[in-house]
Parts: sequence; structure tokens; C-alpha cells
Amino acid sequence: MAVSMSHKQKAYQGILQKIRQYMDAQHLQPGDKLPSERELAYTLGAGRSSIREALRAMEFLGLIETRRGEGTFLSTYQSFQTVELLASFILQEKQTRLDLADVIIILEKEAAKLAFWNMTKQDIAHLQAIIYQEADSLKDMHAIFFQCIFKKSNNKLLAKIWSLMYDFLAVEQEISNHKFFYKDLIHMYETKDYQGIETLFEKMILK
Amino acid sequence: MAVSMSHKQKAYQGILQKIRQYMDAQHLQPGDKLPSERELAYTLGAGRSSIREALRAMEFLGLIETRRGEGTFLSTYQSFQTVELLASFILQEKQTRLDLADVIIILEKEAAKLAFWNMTKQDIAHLQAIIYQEADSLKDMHAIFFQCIFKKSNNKLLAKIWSLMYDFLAVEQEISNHKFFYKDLIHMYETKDYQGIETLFEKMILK
DNA sequence: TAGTTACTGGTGGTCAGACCACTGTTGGAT
DNA sequence: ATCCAACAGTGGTCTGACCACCAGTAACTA
Repeated sequence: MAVSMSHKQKAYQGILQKIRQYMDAQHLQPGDKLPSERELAYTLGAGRSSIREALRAMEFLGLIETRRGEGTFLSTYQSFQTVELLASFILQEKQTRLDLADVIIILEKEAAKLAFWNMTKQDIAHLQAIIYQEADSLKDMHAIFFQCIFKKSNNKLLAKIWSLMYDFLAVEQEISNHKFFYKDLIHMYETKDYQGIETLFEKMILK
Repeated sequence: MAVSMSHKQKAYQGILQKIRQYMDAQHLQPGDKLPSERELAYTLGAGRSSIREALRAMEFLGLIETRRGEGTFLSTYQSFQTVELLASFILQEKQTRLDLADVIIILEKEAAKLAFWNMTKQDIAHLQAIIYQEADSLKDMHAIFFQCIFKKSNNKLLAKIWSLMYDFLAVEQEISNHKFFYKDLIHMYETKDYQGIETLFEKMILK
């Protein structure tokens, strides 16, 4: 078998990686052309059908754009259409919601900890202001509050995952019960109580 | 051409629709089995490769699950495919790759902690076995090791995010430095040292 | 020369057939 | 009744073959 399959991983997943590497190595910009499917197949040592499955995945994500007779190109725009499509599939299974809630708490906790070391007095004051100026809803306030924290965490990926998950949270679903929570967190920043953050969030994990 | 192509629409898109219809007509429930690829190809009048491209898309969306030697099944865990989406086009950016490493560590840490309360002696023995039976690569070993832990964490969403992120890790990128790491973790399970897990992972976060 | 046409090579789109590796079952031997 | 080997079915992959389409280029015309 040409494509190295490390443990059940399908070929197209490996190919995705390789194509990504290729894009990186060649410094491809949006709009640039990718090698032809046949060439990719030869270069990466895979069958053309496997290459195509990988490309379909990328196309589905809006990463590339294929034009018959011309070739495959890096997409110039990030299509968000996919997001909406996916949103329509959101499931209502109970367990998933519980999982989701935990995941969000975990992300918020870690962001709060990462942000800990970058938190200035000004930032703290800002947080304070957020919880006092009444927002439309608790959920909005919560979102703004943590957007701020995620920003200070300096990890955009973490922030992105969070915002995505957060969008899925049913509106009715409670976020954090009381304002005490936010005040407590701010207080920990003020008093440099790193360990306290862990404890504060830990209580909220359901299981 | 067997598959009706209403101008420019690709075959697999039409096939997606047809499969949807089929699912509806047959009242398929999550977990039910789909016809085999060959049968679908015959029934829908398309080539098997086109069927596969459609199935790949559905799999990518988390709608189905394929099991080699068994068949294709409706996923019991639909939704949050969004994560995948996000992952891929977020990861195009540069800085995010550094963030990625941290995120993965965070996810693994939290999974390890969630799993803590469900860990039996048998499970621990299993983990032990994994690190001793030499795998193809360290990355593979690591993956198997944590797949086990994520399973015990009882949070499928967390696991899904992790596996996705993990796929994006460049092969060369080191995971965890030494085998000591795994042994340490196992030891903490044995000695019921919950706090130790936090500390163990904390050291690995870059910033 | 300038403009049109026809040709040609390359590309994605699709299909058919062939293996392989894996799974669950079945039927016979014990 | 139990066990195990052979088997049929399935997804995973590769190959080779067409087709439809596009972009140049060469040839032809005016």
C-alpha cells in the first residue's frame, strides 16, 4: 500500500496533512493553483480516488475551489455558508448538551488561567465594568466577559473553539448561575490567586 | 452519464440528496445501517467512487460512521461537525499552529482529569500495556494512549475536538517528550493523585 | 497584418473492475 | 454442545479508461 496508514487512519486524512504541508512549503497564497490530481497522486504516492476524497473534504470546507478543465485553486474567500449548513444539523441529544456544557467550562477555565499572567489592572477594571453595566441578557454579558478573557489568553485557537461551542449553547441553558462567579474570578486576578481559578471552575463541571 | 447532472452540479451532491431521501423513506434511525457502497452505486445509478465522495462528505459532517468490514451506519452522535470546519480553516493561519499544541495539551489534561474518577485497575493495566508494546511511532502510541483516556472521560465532544486537532499536528512536531510522562500519569491514577495530573500537564504549556 | 477557426494537451468528473484487509457468520469437525 | 476454519460481504484503495471542459496555440482566412 502506497499511503502509509498509521492505525486505521484513512488515506485521505493522511493526504490532507500532506497537502497542507505542501501548501506550507510552497508558500501558496489564496488563489494559487494546486498541482493536478494526477500529479498529486503520483507525488504523494496515492491513488487518484484517494486524492479526490481529500480534495472533496477541503472543498467542502471551503478551502479550495475546483474548476473543471482548469484545475484546483486555493479559495480566495472563506465561505461561511458551511457553518450555517452545519448549524442546521445541530443535534438535540441530551448527552451532547451535557458534554457541550462541560467543554465550554473547561475552555473558559483554561483561558482564564492562561490570561492570568497577562492580566493588568486595567484589564481587571474592564472586566469589572462589564459585569456592572447591565447587558441585554446574562448570556450576552457572559459572552462579552469571556471574550475579553480569551483575548488576554493569547490563544486564538482556543478562543475560536470556544466561540463556536458557545454559539451552540441553547439560549435557555444557564451559563453560570450567579454574579458571584464573575466577582470571584475578578477577585482572584486581583489577589493573584492562580490556584483559586482551577477550584472555582472545577465545581461547575457536572459529572 | 448515469447520474443526472443539472448543469455543473457534481454527482456527489445529487447523491447526497438521494441518500437523504432514502434515509427519510426508510425511516432510518441513528445507528441504523446504510446499504453497502456497491448497492448504493447500483441503486442510485452512479459509480462507486462517486458514492464514496458523497459518503466522505457525510462522514466529514459527522452524519455517518463507516466501519470496515461491517458497513456504513448513521452516526449516533450527529452535529458539532462544525468543529471540524473551524479547525481546518483556522489552522491555515500561522500563529495558530503554536496555539494548537497548547490546546491539545489542555484537552488531554482535562480528559485525563475527567477520566480520573472512572479509572479501574483494569484500565490502568491497559494503559500500561500500551506504552510497553512498541508502536510504529511515538505519535501513534500517544494517540492510542489518549484515545483510551478520552474514552474513559465520558465526554465524546471533548474527544472529537481532540482527535480533530490531533490530526492537524504536523508529524514532526513532538508530542510529549519522554516516556516518563506516561508512566507518571499512570502512577497518578494508581496513587489517586488528582492534583498531580494538573501539575504534570501544566508544565507542558508553552507560554 | 489582423482576426477567426480548429486543433491539441491538460484538467476535473465519472465509471468500472480489480485487489486487499477486515468482520461476522456459517457449517463442519471434535 | 463447543470450537475453529472457511466463506461471503464490506469498506479501503489503486488503476486505467472515458468524457466534458478550458486555455492556449497553430493554422487558416479575410
